[in-house]
Amino acid sequence: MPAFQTTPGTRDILPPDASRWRAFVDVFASVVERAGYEQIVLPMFEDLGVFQRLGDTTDVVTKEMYDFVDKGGRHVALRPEQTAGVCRAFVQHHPNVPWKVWYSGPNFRYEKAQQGRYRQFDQVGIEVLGVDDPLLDVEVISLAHSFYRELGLCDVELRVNSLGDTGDRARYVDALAAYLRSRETELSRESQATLARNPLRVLDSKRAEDREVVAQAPSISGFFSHGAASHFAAVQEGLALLGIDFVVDDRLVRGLDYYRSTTFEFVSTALDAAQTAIGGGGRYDGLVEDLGGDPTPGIGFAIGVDRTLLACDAESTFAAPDGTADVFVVDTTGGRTALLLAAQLRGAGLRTERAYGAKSMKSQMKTANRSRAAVAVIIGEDELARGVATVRPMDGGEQTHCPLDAVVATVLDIVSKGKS
RNA sequence: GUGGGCGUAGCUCAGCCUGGUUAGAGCGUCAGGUUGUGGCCCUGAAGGCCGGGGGUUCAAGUCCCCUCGCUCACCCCA
Repeated sequence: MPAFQTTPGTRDILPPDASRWRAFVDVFASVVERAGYEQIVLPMFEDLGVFQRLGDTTDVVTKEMYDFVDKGGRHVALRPEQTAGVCRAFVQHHPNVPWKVWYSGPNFRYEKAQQGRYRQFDQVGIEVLGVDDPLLDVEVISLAHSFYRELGLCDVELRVNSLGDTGDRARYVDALAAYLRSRETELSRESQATLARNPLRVLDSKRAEDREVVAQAPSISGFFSHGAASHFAAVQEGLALLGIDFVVDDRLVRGLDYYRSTTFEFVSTALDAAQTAIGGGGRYDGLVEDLGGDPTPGIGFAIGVDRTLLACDAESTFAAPDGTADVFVVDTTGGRTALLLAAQLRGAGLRTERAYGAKSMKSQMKTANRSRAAVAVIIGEDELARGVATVRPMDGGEQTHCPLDAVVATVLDIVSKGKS
């Protein structure tokens, strides 16, 4: 047992997973940048108040915040998500609208870890501020959809719902609370407690005892104003236009209190775990105002990197990029020639590995084999004396000698043939 | 925060129920079998205060208690 290990809920992303991680973000960036989204990098901690605007009945705020007082007496918190930060930045810098940004990076929530849930977890996401058009909702959803497809995921279900406008939501919450209270004794104890602080969350309950009561609960759709109803209808039509399959789930309420109007969630049906929601988002038309800005509509989504990668594992797609070397330089004469040749090969763009220390020819060849290099360049006493190198294709082809200054060209030739 | 399962070599695990000489296997690593050549094969080596602490006992990896950690689930969410 080492003296130190990772703190609970955190972990090291080791090779080769870390390069897969980076590739994941690269794919995401390419999908959203094609749609005109620009990268934004926000602080990982902010004034606690920024995140309290997420709602004082959300667990993320009330019990999962990683907050502390810094040396200057400021009460700050590690960000639990990035939407609030984006809105704060929008208010602070008043960019032109529409403001279309994407981000990636870690978020922090103080909760007990389990599969697909960590105290430090990464998300990629986009946000758009300043546009109320329901067809933007469709575009936002379609970008997440495209991203999943680009990763090779098939078993992803899209669930959409609308929470109506602010007034609709309030009226619905009242009606729902009244209904749930009328059947309170039938609910699980946990749900009874949830009812007292946030009736909407009861709809999320996974407990069997609650299922029937929840199933018979009134639907938000009965409370939509004309505007909210037509917005939601337009979103559904737009999704159909793009040929994106979805199901309307009027029990989909989502965890952050700021959501209004369109909400959606992507669920992996390939995942056999408690955490199957791999991405989600929606409209938050009141959030900018809550943060002190002018009333500004907003919409976005966040995708969990760990969970989505878990889904990729379950569907055997998006494997870690392999670290195969192009060429391996073996040198049993001290290593200076290998050092020089490796630098030249790398300068020519070849992925070049070599052995370190005075190892035997056999040992170095073993290492070369393990690196899966296509070619080995061998410098032994004979080569050193004659000023040449032996170039050996590792697939069993004939090995040849060539002058040291022709090694790069010779290797390039073999590698390019192997790749074509 | 609550509950279940699990902590033995770098990794995956056996041994624990029914305490008893130097704690094992596979994989991986390193070296050798070829005094200059990888894969397959063979041989050998290194590597463990059996998570930590306390207790019971002549004797604890094994039984008991505590603790820390991991893990799965609840809550909640990505």
